[in-house]
Amino acid sequence: MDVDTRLLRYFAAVAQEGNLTRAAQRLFISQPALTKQIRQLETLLDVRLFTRSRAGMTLTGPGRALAAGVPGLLADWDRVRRETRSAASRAAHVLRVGFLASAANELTPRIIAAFAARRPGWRVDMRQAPWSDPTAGLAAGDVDAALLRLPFPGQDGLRTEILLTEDRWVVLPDDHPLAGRAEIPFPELWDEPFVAAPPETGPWHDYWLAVDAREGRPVRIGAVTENPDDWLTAIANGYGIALAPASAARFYLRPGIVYRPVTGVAPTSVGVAWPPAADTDQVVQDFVRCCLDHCPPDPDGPADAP
Amino acid sequence: MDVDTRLLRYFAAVAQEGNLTRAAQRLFISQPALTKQIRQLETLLDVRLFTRSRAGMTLTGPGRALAAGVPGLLADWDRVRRETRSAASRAAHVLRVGFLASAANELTPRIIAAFAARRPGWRVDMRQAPWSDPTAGLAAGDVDAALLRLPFPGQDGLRTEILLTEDRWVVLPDDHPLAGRAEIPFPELWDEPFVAAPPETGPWHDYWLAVDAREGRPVRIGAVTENPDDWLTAIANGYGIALAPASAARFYLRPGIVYRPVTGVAPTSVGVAWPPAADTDQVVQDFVRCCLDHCPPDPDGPADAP
DNA sequence: CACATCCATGCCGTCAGGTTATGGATGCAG
DNA sequence: CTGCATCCATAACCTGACGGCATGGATGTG
Repeated sequence: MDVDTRLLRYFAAVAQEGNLTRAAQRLFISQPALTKQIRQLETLLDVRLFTRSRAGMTLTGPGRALAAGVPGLLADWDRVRRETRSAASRAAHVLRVGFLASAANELTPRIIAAFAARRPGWRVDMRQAPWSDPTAGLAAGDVDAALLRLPFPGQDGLRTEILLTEDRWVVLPDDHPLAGRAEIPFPELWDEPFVAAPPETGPWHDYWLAVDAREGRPVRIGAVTENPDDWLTAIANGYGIALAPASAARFYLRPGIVYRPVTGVAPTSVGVAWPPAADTDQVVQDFVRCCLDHCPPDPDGPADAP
Repeated sequence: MDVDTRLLRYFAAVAQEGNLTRAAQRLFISQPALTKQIRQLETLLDVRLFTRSRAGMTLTGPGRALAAGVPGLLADWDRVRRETRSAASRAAHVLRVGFLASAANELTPRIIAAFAARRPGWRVDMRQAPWSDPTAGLAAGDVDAALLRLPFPGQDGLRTEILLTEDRWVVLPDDHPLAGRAEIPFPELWDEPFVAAPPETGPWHDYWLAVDAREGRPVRIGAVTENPDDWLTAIANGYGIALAPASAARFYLRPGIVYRPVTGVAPTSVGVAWPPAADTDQVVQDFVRCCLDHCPPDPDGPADAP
């Protein structure tokens, strides 16, 4: 009695949506294909899993029993798969390091060079994470360590060391009324539209809108973007402004935007993080040590300030 | 990243055998097919799982990590599948009852009739279990209740009620020197060859050889059979003798064999069993009550004694 | 009554999984 | 040294499952 995890994913999607058509488009397949797959699963188990009606697909009792177990099965498979990949990268002497676009800055090359010197046989595999994952793959077990912004959700379950702390600045279109100011108090920005990360990024989303420094005032969202490039474009096109780490002024330069210091918002930190299970992992600990030894970098270093 | 449980079974088989050829024949597929499947799994995970050599297939580190997780995944899937089937039979108002060939005797029809009267909308699905499973599918969760021989391995984890107790007799070829005796002390049978169940039936195997009544004397195995039919045939053909419940003399008649009472072995019991989880299940409890109400049957009932 | 929204069905192209036959590498026995 | 057995890998082929498109049937809704 064999099943494909694909079939289980399909089932879970239909069970959750209660609707074949919507589930199909969520799964990027056609509705007839999904119809056939669900019927096949029912045939395989010899169980009627859904009652069909014009209202859609409703789980039967047995269907609910299956639906209760499937997410766990899929999660377990995912876990085993990650454990296998971890063992593989370990066997290949590869250290997987996740990072966020805004956290990987000029100190990264130095860290990697130091690690290469300390662990000659090893290679560092740097993996950029999307904004939607503030742990840069660490929480999911996809990487052995991560360079990221502090604080982040789920931080309590992980080990962290702060590497550097910097102020948050504001990014403005260069024709913005405030663009000429040398420094801007945050309250003056309260009513400005902001270019934000997608809401599903959760605490990360709130953090870069500095929600806790607004004294309850609502945030105006001017645009939502998924990556740094769209983000800068949206700002340059006047959809809104945004907060950014001061170092972004060196890395995310672009015509049409300017960076200005802001007062009244807490500074932001970059840290290295690793899972507690790696506390005794000599390789990960070597990497952490390289991070600490080479931070903060020389503040007047290679950066070409604006 | 989807996988079929079939692929995981294949992997587990190769990991365990350490040999593609043998694993393939255990899985009833050809060796090239298995070669391709294993390679595909390696491609899918992008991990080298085995090191090939003339000695066979040896797990790599990552391979061991995967091999550690796969049996759990397969067991979980099996569990979820059984839970779904249970819910389905429940929804269809079907009570699944496992039984062993030697336990389901003349009282079964009466029990089923009584249950049908008590639960009009329900149907009883009687399932004969192979000798290799003394719990008749109960331990595996394949049935809701079972009629079986006591004692059985794993009995502590299940609820049981004794329905009847009967002596163990001996089955002999009719030309056997002892066939003329009215009653036979067990020690006289110690050196006789026995027709036994397969060794994988474990405690069941020992029980019907009455190993604990032999005072340490070794058992002579004359033949091994998988089902009652082969078993009687083997005895009739002189491959050996066997113990059997007294009631078998009424149900397993056949030319060329005779049943005789034996002294010096403990009697055997038939019971009804159910999982603790069904303690509050009204349907299962009704079935148990029907069993108790209709046992022991009238000893001079419909049985046509030999 | 036309329309929208469900799910089911029929037909077809593609690809993955299986089979048999065969090859290459490496110990082992005579 | 040669022939043989035992591994796993490769090649060629067949079948069936999966997915896509087009369409049908059932049932509420404006």
